[in-house]
Amino acid sequence: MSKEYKRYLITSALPYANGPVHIGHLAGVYVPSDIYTRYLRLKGHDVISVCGSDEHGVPITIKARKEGITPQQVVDRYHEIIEKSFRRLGMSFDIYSRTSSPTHRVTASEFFRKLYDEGKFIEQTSEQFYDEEAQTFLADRYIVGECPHCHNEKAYGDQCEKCGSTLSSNELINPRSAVSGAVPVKRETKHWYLPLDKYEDFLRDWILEGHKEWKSNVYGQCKSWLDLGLQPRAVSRDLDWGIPVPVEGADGKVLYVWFDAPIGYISATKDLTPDWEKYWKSEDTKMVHFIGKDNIVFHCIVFPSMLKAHGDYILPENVPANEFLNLEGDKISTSQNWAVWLHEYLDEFPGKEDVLRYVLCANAPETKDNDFTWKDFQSRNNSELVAVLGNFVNRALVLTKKYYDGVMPERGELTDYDEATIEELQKIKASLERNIEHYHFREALKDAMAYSRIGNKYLADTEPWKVVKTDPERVKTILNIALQITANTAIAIEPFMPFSAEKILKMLAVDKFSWEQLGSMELVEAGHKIGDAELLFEKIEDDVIQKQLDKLEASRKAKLAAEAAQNVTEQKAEVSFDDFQKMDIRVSTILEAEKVAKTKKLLKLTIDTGIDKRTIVSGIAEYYTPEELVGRQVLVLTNLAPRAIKGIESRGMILMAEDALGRLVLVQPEDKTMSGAMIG
RNA sequence: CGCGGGGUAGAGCAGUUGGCAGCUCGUCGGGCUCAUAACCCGGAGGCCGGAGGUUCGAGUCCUCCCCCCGCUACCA
Repeated sequence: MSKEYKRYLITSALPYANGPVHIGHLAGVYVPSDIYTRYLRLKGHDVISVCGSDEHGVPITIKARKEGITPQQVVDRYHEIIEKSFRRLGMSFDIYSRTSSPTHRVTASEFFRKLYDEGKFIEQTSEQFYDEEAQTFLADRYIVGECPHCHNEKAYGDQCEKCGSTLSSNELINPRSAVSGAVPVKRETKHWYLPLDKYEDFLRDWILEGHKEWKSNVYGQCKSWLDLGLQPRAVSRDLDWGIPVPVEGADGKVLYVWFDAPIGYISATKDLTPDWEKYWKSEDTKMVHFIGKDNIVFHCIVFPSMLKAHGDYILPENVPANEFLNLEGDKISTSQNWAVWLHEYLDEFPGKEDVLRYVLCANAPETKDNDFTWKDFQSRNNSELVAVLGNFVNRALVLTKKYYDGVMPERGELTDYDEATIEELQKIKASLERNIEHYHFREALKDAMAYSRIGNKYLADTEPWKVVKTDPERVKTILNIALQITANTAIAIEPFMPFSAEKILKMLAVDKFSWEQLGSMELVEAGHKIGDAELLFEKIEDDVIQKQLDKLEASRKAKLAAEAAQNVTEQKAEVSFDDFQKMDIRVSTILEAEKVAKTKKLLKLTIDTGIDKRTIVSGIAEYYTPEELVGRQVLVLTNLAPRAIKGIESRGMILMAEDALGRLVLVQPEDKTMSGAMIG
């Protein structure tokens, strides 16, 4: 803050090139990044903004294998889609590069090699699962098997999603490769590790002491990691897709994607300018990383440690990470196709780039996860952009056309009210600047909107359409001021809504202003002929919103149906009639139900089995509330061995139907019958 | 007591170092008619998640508790 910087280097998280970009990415990273960058440029600073596709890593190779194409073809496809959609949204990166570029290969290799030569890595050999069929080592996530705790057959090597326990792939019963289905074998492999623990003191000092001004979510997260103690982190992987480890005898090994990706910022800068070192190696450069919260550890802990280990580079001055954006109440999910994809939005809402930018900024998850809803999108468009901003600009222009044939009138003597309005208008600037510089973009956007709010009020209060009949001279002053406010609006909204800002300038028939001119009442000269007025924004009707909601619902349903079809469980092994007869299943009535404290899924139920009243703990809280269960009849396996769950003894099991997606439904008698009725 | 973030009007959010609880949208009433039925003014609507504590004074500081979201997933 106190430090004077000569130039700015803005980085935006590299999108992973295995899918298109959606609104969550935009709200979390790219919209804020572009606002900040455009603002600095308008102020005349030396600023560059770099980004690019992150194109390495296991998921891309898996996607390629699934589709029967090469990883390169996968990343080529998404790199193009992402870059094009960014451009269309008005993202003003100075360069949008990619980590499969030759420059990046060299940069990342050299980076690794320098650390290697200087002994900054630890070498370690360990045993890992290997898929002989697919000829690849398997990360825990890509091993499936039976959970040792709940015997779910589809547990992953790192976690069982059914019972929630954290696993290691060694614990799985009958492990199989998720890639080929083959039974994996153990193999020895050597990797290089960055000993993050050695950088703890440096990080502690740099972040916890030196950057107390970082956003609380970022600072808190860093503090948490540092307090827990850091571990050496692998920087290589056994994979044939990526940047080869530049060390003799390291065949078949590549740099871990998280080691090479942030170096992508450096190589992108290299591709942009031969002067790149100025931006990366001078203490008077201010570097800012825009990322989402999932990236905090890499940008605040790992990458800075890498930069520190290397020694030549500067560290980020701030890492303003945002939280996540949800969609219509649910998490955005690529796999569930629960997302609004940027490239689709651009096709379906042509000319409404700024509307999306506005809504995502106004509702950005700056302090906590937020929700994007189409209804909110519509409401913000109609009652803020159309009614306030668009309407004011239109009023000012139309009135000028009407009274002066589009020629800017001369400003006469100012009334006290004029002066007060101008003063109020000029006061916004400081707040707007402070908010942007502190990464409070939501508030900054409100400030930017304040210009047209003041404009609307000014017109309502001065009533030029009335005054024109009694005092035409006065109206000249009023409209002169109204148009000056319009021009100011164009400057203020430029970082947020560049297309609309440009439209206003075109309507006023003036050239682009600089940020320093914000607040000036001399932006448009008297006698200047303004251009034709057109609407800045248009109303969005209900049917358009409904169409989007329908689309979301439909795509989700299609996805679920496809998944369900895939997840049909095979028939279990045959059992004898005697075995079946051993099970005591009877109709029972639920008498009481309450949530088990501190659990998400568990309900404690008191039931009447017809022979006794007993307690059963059942994992159905996500699907049924205690209230709706009381009084219902269900089927209960009563002679199941008792088991203590969360300290409560559960005697028996409520029978549930579980669909392919793991959702539970109660099984109950079609008609009310007596408690204790036997099933058989 | 695992860790981090959050809980403020119907919705979404601001509240800097403790000093009369604010903004946008919605809603109700009024005004205006230049403007995309848009704009302007006014009203209603809050136990600031809960309970204690420090203080002349607490949304803000301290303690405990509750709830939501992350920390695990081809997602920022």
